[in-house]
Amino acid sequence: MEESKEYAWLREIERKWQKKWEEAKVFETDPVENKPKFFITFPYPYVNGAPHLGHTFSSMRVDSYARFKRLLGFNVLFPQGFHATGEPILGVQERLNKGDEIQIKTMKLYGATDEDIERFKKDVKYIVEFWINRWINDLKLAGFSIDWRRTFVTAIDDHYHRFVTWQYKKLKEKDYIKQGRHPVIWCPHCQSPTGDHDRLKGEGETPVEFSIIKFRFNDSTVFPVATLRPETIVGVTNAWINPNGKYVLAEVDGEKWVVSEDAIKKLEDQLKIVHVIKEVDPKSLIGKKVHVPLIEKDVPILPSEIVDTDFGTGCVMSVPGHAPYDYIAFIETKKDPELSKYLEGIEPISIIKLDGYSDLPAKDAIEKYGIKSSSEDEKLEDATNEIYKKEFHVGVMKDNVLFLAGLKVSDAKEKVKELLQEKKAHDTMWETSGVVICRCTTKCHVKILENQWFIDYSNLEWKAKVKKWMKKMKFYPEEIRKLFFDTVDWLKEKACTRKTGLGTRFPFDKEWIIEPLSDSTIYMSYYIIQKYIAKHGIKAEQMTDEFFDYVLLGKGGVKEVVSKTGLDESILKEMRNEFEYFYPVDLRGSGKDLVQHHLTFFIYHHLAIWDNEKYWPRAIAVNGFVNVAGEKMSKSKGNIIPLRDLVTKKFSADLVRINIVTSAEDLDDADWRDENVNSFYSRMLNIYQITKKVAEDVPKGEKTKIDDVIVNRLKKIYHDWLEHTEALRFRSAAQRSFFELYSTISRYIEYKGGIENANKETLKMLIEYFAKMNSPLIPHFTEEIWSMLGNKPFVFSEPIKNLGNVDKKTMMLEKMIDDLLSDVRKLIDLSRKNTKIYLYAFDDEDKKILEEIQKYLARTFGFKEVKIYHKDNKNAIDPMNKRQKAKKFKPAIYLE
RNA sequence: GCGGGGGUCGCCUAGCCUGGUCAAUGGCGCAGGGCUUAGGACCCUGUGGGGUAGUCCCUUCGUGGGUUCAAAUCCCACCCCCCGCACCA
Repeated sequence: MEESKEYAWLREIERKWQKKWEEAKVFETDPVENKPKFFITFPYPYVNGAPHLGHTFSSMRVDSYARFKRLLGFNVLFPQGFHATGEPILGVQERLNKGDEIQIKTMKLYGATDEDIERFKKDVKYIVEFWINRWINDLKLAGFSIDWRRTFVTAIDDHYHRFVTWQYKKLKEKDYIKQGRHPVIWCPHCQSPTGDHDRLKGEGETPVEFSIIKFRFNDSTVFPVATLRPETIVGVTNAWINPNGKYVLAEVDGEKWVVSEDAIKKLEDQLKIVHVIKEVDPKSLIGKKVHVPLIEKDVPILPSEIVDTDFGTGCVMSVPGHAPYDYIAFIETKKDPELSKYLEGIEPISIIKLDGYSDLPAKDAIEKYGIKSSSEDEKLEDATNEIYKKEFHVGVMKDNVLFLAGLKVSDAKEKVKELLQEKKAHDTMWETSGVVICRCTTKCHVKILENQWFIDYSNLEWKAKVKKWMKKMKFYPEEIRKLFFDTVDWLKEKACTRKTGLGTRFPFDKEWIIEPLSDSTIYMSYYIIQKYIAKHGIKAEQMTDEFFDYVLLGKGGVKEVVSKTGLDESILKEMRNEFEYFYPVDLRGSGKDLVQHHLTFFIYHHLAIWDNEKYWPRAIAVNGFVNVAGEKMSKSKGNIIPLRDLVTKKFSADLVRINIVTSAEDLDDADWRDENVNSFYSRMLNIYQITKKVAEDVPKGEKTKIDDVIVNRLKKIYHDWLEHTEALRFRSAAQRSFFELYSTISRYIEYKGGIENANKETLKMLIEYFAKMNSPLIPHFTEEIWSMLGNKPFVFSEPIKNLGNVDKKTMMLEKMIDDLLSDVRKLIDLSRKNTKIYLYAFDDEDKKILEEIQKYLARTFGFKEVKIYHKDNKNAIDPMNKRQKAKKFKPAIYLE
């Protein structure tokens, strides 16, 4: 990336202030008695790369808010840890070892050298440490106000393992940990669940439970048909098998089943006991009859290519009236000279009434989509989808089946399952909702994991408690609150362990590792502890359960903990006090993608571990994603920009901060555009110049009424800024504190007729407020101008002063000037006269302020003469008799 | 399918909850003008159409209806876009 000379001076300023902050340790926050605290956090990032624009938006919002709270006088704690739990780091290593070009390129983009990459291949810890160092460095360069004494990493740290272990023991005590079965999408080659990110194909596909209906041969051997639509059993005309597939006879849970060979391993993975007895030639099944339960009739088995042996059992029931696939296969069979005999006298059966369709919706769909053959897979899929959805939602069972007559299809489905179960003719099987291919190119199927461990988020008491608390919490923006409630509503048991990846061993079953989302719910409390681990070299072994009980819960006597851990009593007490001081978390901010899991778990777990609401989270702020020039960020588009390059080469920290943070608010996605940087930069440059002049004592003017008007405007800006920033609406806030204040300063100087005629005190005040209000977004630059004006560092050291209320009357004076200017402009345009202007003021007050902008008017519009009269002045020049039209705040105008 | 968020004057965006002060905020872009010093990045003006010595009229806020003296804002229907749906950071 090219280094820009233009912004070099800003970068210099930034390095300077970063150094001063660090030397003064201003962001190292400890308890201060009687000073209100604010504990703010950003979810720790996963460290398999360096920070880029995507991370930047959320985290800079959090940093800006931390700085804002400091400005209001809070003792702000903003710590930052890092996350290494889970699979991706191992995945990176594996790909590097395989020589994956894209992975190598990504690592290099972020600044890893060939040497580093060689070490990555061998040393996981090095990968983690390398990227953590990089993160810390980059965040410092971007001006983050973080207390770095408290940083830590998960998964590879024994201290943290202890913490997680303790937490899980607590959860288990409270009965929030359960064990059970769970279907997952499984790669038979990798022997592990295949998550969305590990898929070559099939992102978003999930396990779906199918019904198996047990049709039977004479000898009661089962012909198990798999279906999502058991209710259509009443419209069965025949069954299908694939004549070219491999089928077997097998013993399944003690019964004899005929199924496709492909189905065997799935059934096994779904906890069925399966023994294959022998192969079965599918052709030998053709024409054989099977008995259909419930409707108690025999139907023939027929061959068709529509059957996929690798889907379900490879045995399908045929409902030509309501399933497009079946309909087309049915027609083809009827036309087949060899096979048609089996369907003699058999026609599609109409069983569901569907408005807007004939008796046979499947037939309608076939015609609508112009399907000519059973090989037109894509069209058949669409047709099936259409019919399935419509029938499910609005279809009603017809009267020809007594036990279902009049039922909605969705109800009939449940009813049929029940009835089949009574007859022991029902079973279930899981399939993927669509084809899923693992990264290793193996096709995946559904496996039911046994002895899986869960966090029981479905626990009703827990849910109710969470919801009750969420009513009291603050959410930014408010709209997101609903999503949190919905999330709690649909949360079920969540699998909290995995067999692979980095992480903490599950304390009750060491074969399992606690998965990443589950080890990250209450770690904000760990920031308190980490400071002491770093400072006093506390060993992992000393961090016993009693230790955590005491420090975090205030349980147990300190003497007892001293004897168990060997730690100093004073240190323990200090930790406990510090926890008491800083907890709860006052604000947690992140992207909206985390709402449905992490942020909700964060609430759940705090309520589970701490009994007192005193320690429960107070507020959550959520924001959108980041686009670059209107496009989604992605590796393939090559628009992932490392933060460091933007900050140290292309622009500067402040420019990046203000440009990204103000680019969107609420739930909107941010859009990074290079060209917008300039609208900030040009104004900063000018403020800098003005500040220099003020520092050099250039302004010599008196304070006049205009000064009041301008300061009154500042008050308005201040109040708006405060309100918007408080709610993390940085865009709206900056519109006031940055753009509007800038133009106010600009206007002030214009009215005064140049900077030397401005009043120094007013100008200084305007710039100081500019510095304070914008310091959350552009901390370095504002620090610079703040100190240029002779103020002591730092800009946030002294709380910002409330400016008092806006004066309505003064406001009207301002409006009067604005209106006057626009009226004059209009009149000049219309009359084409701009030699002389005569203004007739309503009263002395109006007259006075008009006199103040007299020169400004002459300069701006090029008048040779500007006369201002009181409206009652009988000697006034007034050829058009305008002066009687003057109103309060609305002088009359005459042009020549 | 379930759930959430949206569609505003070239682009991005404010307004909508609490109807009128809304031809509708700010930025970007574009056009015109200014500058003996805040100086190449600044300032001002314009940016739906029309009219007039100033606060006027017409047509606009996804589409189609409705409520109302009055709707970008409230109600109904429809169309379209984005996001999440879990063992994954």
